Amino acid sequence: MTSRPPVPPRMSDVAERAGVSKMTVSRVLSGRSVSQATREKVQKVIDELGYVADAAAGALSSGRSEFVAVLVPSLSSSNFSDTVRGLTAAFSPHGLQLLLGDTDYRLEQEELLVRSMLRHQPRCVALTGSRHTEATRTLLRRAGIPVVEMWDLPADPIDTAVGFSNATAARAMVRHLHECGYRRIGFIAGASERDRRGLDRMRGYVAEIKALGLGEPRVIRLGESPITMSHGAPAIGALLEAWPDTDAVMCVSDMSAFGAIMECHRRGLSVPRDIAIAGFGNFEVSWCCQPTITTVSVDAYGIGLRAGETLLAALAAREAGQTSRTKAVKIDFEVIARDSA
Amino acid sequence: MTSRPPVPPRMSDVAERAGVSKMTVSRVLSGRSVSQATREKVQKVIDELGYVADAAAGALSSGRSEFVAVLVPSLSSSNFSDTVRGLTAAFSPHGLQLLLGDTDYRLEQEELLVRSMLRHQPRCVALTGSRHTEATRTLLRRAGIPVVEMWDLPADPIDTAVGFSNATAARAMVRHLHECGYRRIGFIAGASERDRRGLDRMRGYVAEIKALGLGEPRVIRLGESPITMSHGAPAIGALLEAWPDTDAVMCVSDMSAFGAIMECHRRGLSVPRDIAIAGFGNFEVSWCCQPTITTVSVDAYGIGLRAGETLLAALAAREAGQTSRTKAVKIDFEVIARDSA
DNA sequence: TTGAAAGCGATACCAG
DNA sequence: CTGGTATCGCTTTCAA
Repeated sequence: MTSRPPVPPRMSDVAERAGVSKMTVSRVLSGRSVSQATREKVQKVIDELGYVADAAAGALSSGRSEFVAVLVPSLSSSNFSDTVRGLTAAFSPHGLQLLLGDTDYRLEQEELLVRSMLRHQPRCVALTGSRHTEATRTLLRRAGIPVVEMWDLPADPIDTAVGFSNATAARAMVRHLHECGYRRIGFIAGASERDRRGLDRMRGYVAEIKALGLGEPRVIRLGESPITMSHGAPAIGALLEAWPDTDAVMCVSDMSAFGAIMECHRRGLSVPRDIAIAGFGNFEVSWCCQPTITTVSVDAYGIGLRAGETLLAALAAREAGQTSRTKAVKIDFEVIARDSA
Repeated sequence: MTSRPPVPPRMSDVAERAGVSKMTVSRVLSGRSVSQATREKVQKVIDELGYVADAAAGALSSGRSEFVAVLVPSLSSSNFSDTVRGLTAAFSPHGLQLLLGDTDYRLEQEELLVRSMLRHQPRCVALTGSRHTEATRTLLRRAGIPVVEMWDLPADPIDTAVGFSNATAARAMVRHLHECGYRRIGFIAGASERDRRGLDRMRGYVAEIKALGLGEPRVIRLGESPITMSHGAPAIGALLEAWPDTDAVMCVSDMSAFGAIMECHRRGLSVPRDIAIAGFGNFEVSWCCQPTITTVSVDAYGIGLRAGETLLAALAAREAGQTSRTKAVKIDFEVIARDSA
């Protein structure tokens, strides 16, 4: 009985056994012009030996990896994991692999991850949001590869961007609630400064409340990002304590909206009869919940897909010696009126 | 005004500019013994140049990458993303980076990803479940690196495993419902054969129903994996149509349990008064929902953490020339009685 | 269509 | 503590 080979086979082993040169093996692997007979012969040996080419050697030699660096604030938020799916859909047909990183909503963590990912010479980078440390920006600029910022429209993009204005989207929701007749509208947000998109929504709310002359903003800030379902209950409790006559509440996310609605049920408040509640994101819970939740729909998957396409276009342009023209892709959002408001 | 350097600096550039050899730069980077003065001098140049070491070259030269390959059925399921967080917690202190892959519950996709990840010479591999294609098993065995299978306890593990018996956990829930006095208990599962853990839960349900003499199993199979919230509503509809006198329903996941409960609300059925509903997984929704959902709690984060520790131990043992002894780590689960059942 | 030789950019190893 | 040299496994380039 032979023991497992301590050393995996190399391309030279395959070449030798197939009676060809390394180059021929390399060509077979990369699907380039090789005679049918040789190709089959080599492929047979590859299969027999279970040969797996070393990507590090290939990357070093060719000067290009097959990696795309992707950074999201949280892998467990369904909107970001949808974005990741979109990126995967864009890149995997091109044989590019995602190098995924979870920044936990922290810019320093993002910087750390960018630094560590850049070591692998990714072909391009997708990151979330428009705020980054100065070091991150410098690192990315020096890397000289295409970069896309997702989920926002930065005033000063590093390279390109695919997103929408979170403030504008929030204003649209406030207007919707206003049109529905609500006048004493509150807002539930996270307490941390880390989630800029959440803060932008809050700013949009405040701006629109003022624009509509609806009095002082009623904002409750509570809890860390990512905002989850358990955020909603204490938040609406605090809101109703501070402003008992509130007739509608807008939440920074469908997650908190759901938590708030469940808390209302517990208190015997009927939604929307006693109080209207709206969310943001069009998460699955928003249309599965009873009552269904009025929300702002954003195509998270589409953001990833478009971001991927933008990067691929930049890569292709670069290959052709041109400069890509796309600088920003604006993603649509839509207020979806449902039962809860 | 100088244009951006078309070629990023190399270690030799740093060495030259700092007046030392490449080896000294390498030592500074890896934190090995270098005189304080030299270290500072070199670090200064590194910062000035924005030098980022090439990981591919390092991996090729040292024969070891800093990658850990991780495969989960779905990145957007909160249980698996918690497991990924656990793995990250275990590995990042050791400077190891996760190479994440989403198999979409498909074994062929898993095989494809394993093949592609193995090209990067990962130090070890964590995959989900006990079922894999024969090619996957062969690839992994030939790779000769530590492997852990998560979320199940395979009869024939590739190497090591960290998980629990999904069938046993489901039986515990059936017993719990039985102890609560329910006798006409149904089960809601996915229709696809792809999610083995879901199927194991279903099998556990059937076995326990028989063991308790509760008559014929009442199983509704509907929808693809991953099972999401929208699964629950049609499933409970079908169940109540087939067996209108059902007094309790056990769901393959908290997601479907939630969807089922919302559907009951819609139909004016009170949970648990008219019908009891239990879930699986102790997802956030299970304790935020009104009523709170009776479920089986599994420490998803802990599975990832333990899996990471198991792999690290195997790596350390290997380093020391020994064989790691750990073969399987059994993770506890617990039936959590809440309002819904 | 195929092969030989020359690196890619880092680290291991051995000297000094 | 520091430096030189060989080398990792593959692809590029050029020649046959």
